[in-house]
Amino acid sequence: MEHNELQKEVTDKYSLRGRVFNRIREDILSGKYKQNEELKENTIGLELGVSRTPVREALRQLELEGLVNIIPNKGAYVTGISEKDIHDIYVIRSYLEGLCAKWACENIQEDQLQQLEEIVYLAEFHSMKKHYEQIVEFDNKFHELIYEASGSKILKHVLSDFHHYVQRVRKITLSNPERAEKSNIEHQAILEAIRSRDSVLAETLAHEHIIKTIKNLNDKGL
Amino acid sequence: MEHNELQKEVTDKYSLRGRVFNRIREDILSGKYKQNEELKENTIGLELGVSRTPVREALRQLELEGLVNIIPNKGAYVTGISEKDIHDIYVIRSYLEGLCAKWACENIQEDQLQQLEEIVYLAEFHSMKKHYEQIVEFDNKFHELIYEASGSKILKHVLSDFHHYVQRVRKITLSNPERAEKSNIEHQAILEAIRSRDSVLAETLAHEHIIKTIKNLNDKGL
DNA sequence: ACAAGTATAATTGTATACAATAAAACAGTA
DNA sequence: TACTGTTTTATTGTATACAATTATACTTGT
Repeated sequence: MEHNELQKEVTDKYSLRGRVFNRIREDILSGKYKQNEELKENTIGLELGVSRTPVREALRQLELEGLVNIIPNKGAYVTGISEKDIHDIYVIRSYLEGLCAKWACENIQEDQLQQLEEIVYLAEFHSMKKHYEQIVEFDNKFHELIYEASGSKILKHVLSDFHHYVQRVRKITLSNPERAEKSNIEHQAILEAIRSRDSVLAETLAHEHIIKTIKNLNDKGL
Repeated sequence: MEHNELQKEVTDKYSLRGRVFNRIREDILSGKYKQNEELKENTIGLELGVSRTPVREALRQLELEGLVNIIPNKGAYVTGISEKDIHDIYVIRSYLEGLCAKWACENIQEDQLQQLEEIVYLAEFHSMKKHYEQIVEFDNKFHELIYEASGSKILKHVLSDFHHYVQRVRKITLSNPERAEKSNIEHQAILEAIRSRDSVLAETLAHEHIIKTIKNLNDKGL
């Protein structure tokens, strides 16, 4: 699938630097590294069996992602994500996903519509079967495909970033069977709105889709 | 002023890496490096009298900023900004600046309000005197301060990024005397809305402020 | 025992060396 | 000439060495 290049875009998967980057990010997001923990280049390098160089580069990139805070000549410290940050991201996303759906109405291609349909269909299947891994995966695909269909490199970029950022939380959300089911119904509705090029409706639905996700998060005390 | 740390946040100003980073970014944004131009680590290093290491790190960071595209084992290429990208950024900002103003209503501190007032007042002065450098500077300060006042690290981060990104274009916009004047009047109105904690009005005004900027850009054929 | 100052160690910043990969130049063949 | 395979060169990727800076440990004097 074309849009999977988005994953790669973040950073090269096969270079040492890329692997270190993804690893450290995963470890921060999964909570292995705690807030304010110092990330020493040497230690991480030894742990992963690489030299300091790729570790350094990875840390510098993570700084730009906002996951670590680098104090010159001192070190790299885990910034972490507060609950408020997560909430903020969802609110921001609620606006931007709306805009994205609107733009998608104007730019989406026929084959992309078909891909979306396929995704919704398969997601429905996995939702019934409670295949949680796949549910998250197809949720990813749905959103990333709409980012792509917006025809805006910039919007795609910023939304993808946020999407990754809250990956961890999304796994929790979608492990709620009712929410997964409802989410998919909402996807379907968004798809239909885009297909019929109803940009006002598409924007509203996409916006509300995220708002509902926030509500779901709040209910779970997140 | 407190909020000036935002500038620093991007990357360390005094390390070689930081200086190289800022330099290359400036050169891309100013158009010295053209679209798709290859940025060779050695060449740049020689030019700036530093080794490849800081150059590499700077390039990797610029990749995350979206200004260069790094193809593994090949090189770093200038991404540049298309006119569509600029337009997209302004549209995105129109939403997020609205949200930001809304949040600022709920979180702004008294001293921040006073700083804003000061900024608007001085901007008015420079606007009359046609001090274009300062006009841009105070426009920056106004927006960055509201980002800060939103109380959202995330929103501040993303808006600051965009703000930097379109720096070059903003200089053009604000060199139009009428626009600079109107812009400042709009700032004043936004400030008043925030002061009276009218979040609906603040959001609308901030949103429209950016929309008007877009219109001004379009009129100038950008 | 405590504080200040100094030496020591640990860590980051930068430069350089070497390895791996990709691009270019070149030669030979049809 | 056009094409293909090989050699050479250029460039990036990674590791290591050294310099600069910061943190830690250890005196020494009171």
